[in-house]
Amino acid sequence: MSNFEVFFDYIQNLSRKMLSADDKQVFMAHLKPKKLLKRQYFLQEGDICKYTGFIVKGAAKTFTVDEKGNEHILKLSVENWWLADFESYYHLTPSRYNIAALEDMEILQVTNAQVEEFFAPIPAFTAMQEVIKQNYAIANQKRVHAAISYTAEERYEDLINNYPHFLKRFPQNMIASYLGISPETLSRIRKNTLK
Amino acid sequence: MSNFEVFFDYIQNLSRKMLSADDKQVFMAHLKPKKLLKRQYFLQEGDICKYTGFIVKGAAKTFTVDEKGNEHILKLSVENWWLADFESYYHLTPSRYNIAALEDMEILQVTNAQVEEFFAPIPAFTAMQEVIKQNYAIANQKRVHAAISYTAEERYEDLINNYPHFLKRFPQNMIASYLGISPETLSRIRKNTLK
DNA sequence: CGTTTGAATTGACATTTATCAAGCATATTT
DNA sequence: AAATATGCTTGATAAATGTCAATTCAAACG
Repeated sequence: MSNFEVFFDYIQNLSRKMLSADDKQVFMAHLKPKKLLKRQYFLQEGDICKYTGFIVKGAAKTFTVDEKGNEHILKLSVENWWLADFESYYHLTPSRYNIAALEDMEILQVTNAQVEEFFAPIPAFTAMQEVIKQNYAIANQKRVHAAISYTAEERYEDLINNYPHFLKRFPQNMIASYLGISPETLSRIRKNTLK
Repeated sequence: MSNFEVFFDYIQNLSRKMLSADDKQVFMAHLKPKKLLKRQYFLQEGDICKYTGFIVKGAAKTFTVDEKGNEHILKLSVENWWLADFESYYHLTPSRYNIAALEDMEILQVTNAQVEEFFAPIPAFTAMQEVIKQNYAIANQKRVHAAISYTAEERYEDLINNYPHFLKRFPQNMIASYLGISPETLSRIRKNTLK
């Protein structure tokens, strides 16, 4: 399956509106296939996120580095998600976050100006956009709830239930950062829950 | 200014599309003015959130109660926001949260079925909906970032900067719950930062 | 094939935050 | 006005989590 076929499938899964052959041409004309190497940056803190990229293959982290040099992973993104800092992308403000590839990646990249001009008129696309905004809002709401209500151990169990594939795919120290705890604490939690 | 005028102002602030006189009639026909007394529940954990309400006056909390009886406040909602659990409202699944009035409230209430049937065709309304989903997603993203990266004290300072009016309006123990810390810890943080 | 690098684990200890209990002030109810 | 509930503060202590350092292990690399 080609990159674009993956994308068309994705969009049809999230939206009831059908994509016409013309619509597909529009996407193929403006979505630019791009490769990112492991460790390559998609976005640097302070820059405006002018591009968004549909992830066909690979994974990335959205993160900050604090004054002590510690990394905090806000988001882990995998196939069939979008690579972007929504805040910067929609508000056109400098981003607080970095985005970097964790594996070699293939994405379909487009600028927000192109989206507005060429994709906005496509009903299936706007419907998809609404769904992803909605789902992202809900996912973050759940994560806020977990953060203010759960212990570190409960948040880890939550992750096991909701994103089990993350555990197989990403090293433990990244999972710890994503959960907002130190790698040592996560290691000890795992040791305890084995029993 | 009448309840509806407040609402029309709100919608025109968030959307470029103009509301016609007919549009306004549609809203007035289906948005039902309702009063909630302080402590009254708008939504109970386990119920499906079939209604949403535009807050004309008053404030509410969205919260859970854990097995120890501790309350965790996920969200504090005030004028010109919507009263609802988005997750339950959009997915039609039982809600994990309770929503209760913190003050006597006036809201404009509507069912999601009515929204779909009568409001969805109004461009200014759908544009507004996109904006609020987007803003809610971004606000929650920021809160997740704060939760995983900041200490309790830093989260409190963050709140002072971003929602100073919350501090005047809500008691300190609710603020603490919203920040995910105990009331005693917040009291001590305030004592220390006075210096 | 050996070397190097990064991740995970473990122990000792420090720090942050929670918990429990008491006292005080203030608001609310009757 | 008295009685009651509620919120805030403070101290003593406990529990959770972080930090630092050392070690092991395995993957990655030349």
